[in-house]
Amino acid sequence: MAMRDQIARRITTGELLPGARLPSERQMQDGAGIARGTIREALFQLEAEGLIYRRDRSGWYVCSAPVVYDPTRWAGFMTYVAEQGRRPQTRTLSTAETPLGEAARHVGVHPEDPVYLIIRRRLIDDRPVLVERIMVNPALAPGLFQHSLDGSLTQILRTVYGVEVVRNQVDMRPCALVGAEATALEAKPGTPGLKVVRSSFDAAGRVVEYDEEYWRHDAVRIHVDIEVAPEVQARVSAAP
Amino acid sequence: MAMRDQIARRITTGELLPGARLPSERQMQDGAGIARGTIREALFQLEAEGLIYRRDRSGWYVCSAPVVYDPTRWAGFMTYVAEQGRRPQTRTLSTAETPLGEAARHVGVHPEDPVYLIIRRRLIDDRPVLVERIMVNPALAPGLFQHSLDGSLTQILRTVYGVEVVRNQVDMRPCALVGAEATALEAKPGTPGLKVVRSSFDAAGRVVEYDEEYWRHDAVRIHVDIEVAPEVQARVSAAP
DNA sequence: CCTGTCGGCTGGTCTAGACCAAACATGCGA
DNA sequence: TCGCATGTTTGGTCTAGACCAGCCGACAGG
Repeated sequence: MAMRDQIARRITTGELLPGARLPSERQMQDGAGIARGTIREALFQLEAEGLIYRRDRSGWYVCSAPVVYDPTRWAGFMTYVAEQGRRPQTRTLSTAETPLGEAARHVGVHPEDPVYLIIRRRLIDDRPVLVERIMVNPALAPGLFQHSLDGSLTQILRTVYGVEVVRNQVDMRPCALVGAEATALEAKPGTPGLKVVRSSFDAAGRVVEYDEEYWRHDAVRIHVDIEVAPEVQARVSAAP
Repeated sequence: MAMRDQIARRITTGELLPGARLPSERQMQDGAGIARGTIREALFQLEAEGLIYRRDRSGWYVCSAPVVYDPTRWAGFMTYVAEQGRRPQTRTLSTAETPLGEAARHVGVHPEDPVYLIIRRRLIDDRPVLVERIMVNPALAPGLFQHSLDGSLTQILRTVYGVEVVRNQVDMRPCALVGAEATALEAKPGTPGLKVVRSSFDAAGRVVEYDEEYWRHDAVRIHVDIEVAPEVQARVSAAP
């Protein structure tokens, strides 16, 4: 589609810089002599590619470069975002101690017993990029809510409660942002997103933290760097 | 959007099974008394969520469950897909020994010197799910094309050339499938995809394989399972 | 039985409107 | 100076068409 290519070119050549606002849909319509529906199709396309995003009833804007997330590194959001020269922020939206039914089993709690539930929103350079729903087993961190949750939760668990995470399980998949997640991210329901589910285990194999993150898909890139462990190396080489 | 929800429900409840074809857009239009543009918007939405896909000028179909890809495991495509009870296939689309300019530096080759370039398409249960463009340094694997590339390339490099991969660097980001990639995946240009770039290093730090993969975004899910190494554990605990 | 042609149906693309609701700037009044 | 009402602009949603190009099945001819 020609319209898409034209806008994409203006972005990649640097004519439109990150954060810049595109002309309004109606301006493009008149300027290019193209129906508005066609213009919007091109914009959706570029949104799906992560080149632009929209602010509801405000306009379309050029995306900044995504942050790089490495699930194999033991660095929290506040750390790795700052390392990349961006400004991370965390806002706790709600905390609750409440039964969660079957979902509680994720943190080893009986369905009828209460679980700590934390909902946080995280921003990069003042733009909301993810909301997360964290479940913690109250037995592992009694009185957790007395501490400020606007930083690294894992760090609180370690320094205050002596809970050491030794294993992470991370799952990622594309999704659509809907309902509360979309609202918290100032995104239109249906905007593409990335769902990241992380389970953190301590040395005893207990789930310390169960974390569901909903990311704006254009805000993050996944990068992992793996070196083979000596014993794995041996195993792989031995295989046919 | 109500239309989206209605179709999504029919899929999640199992009324529409994976592989099933949805009614044609015009049938839905007449059946629901909704304009075709509106119907299509709902379909695009579901496509972005990975619930349905389209076959050009044939119809819309329900997606099968995605395969799980773990970049930290030392298993190739043929292996992990089969492990998940699916049927993997590889077709080599083209091989060439040609200079690639600056891109050749990825495999440590001078821009004007030739590089082995392999383009492959891989399928799961007969559906094309990814195309890849592999660059190999000819000095590391002379005569590589004499071997069948319709299996594991890494295995050929190891068993035939004694080249051992000890480190992988993997990068993932959402993208749009365009041009040759879209064609090879039987996708309309602009369909959302996932770009995976992998660099494989040997013990000497040389890039053995540089691989750019374009995935259908609905065909794959990323999963990693990390245990902290003892020395990292110590380092993390010591941090403030 | 095989093959090639042709027409119907499908999605792909595009036009030209309409109305709505939220964001935002402006300016007025306290 | 501050706060609020208001009007404009913006994207969000939707309608009702049009024409194109590729897929595919039916059917006729060899």
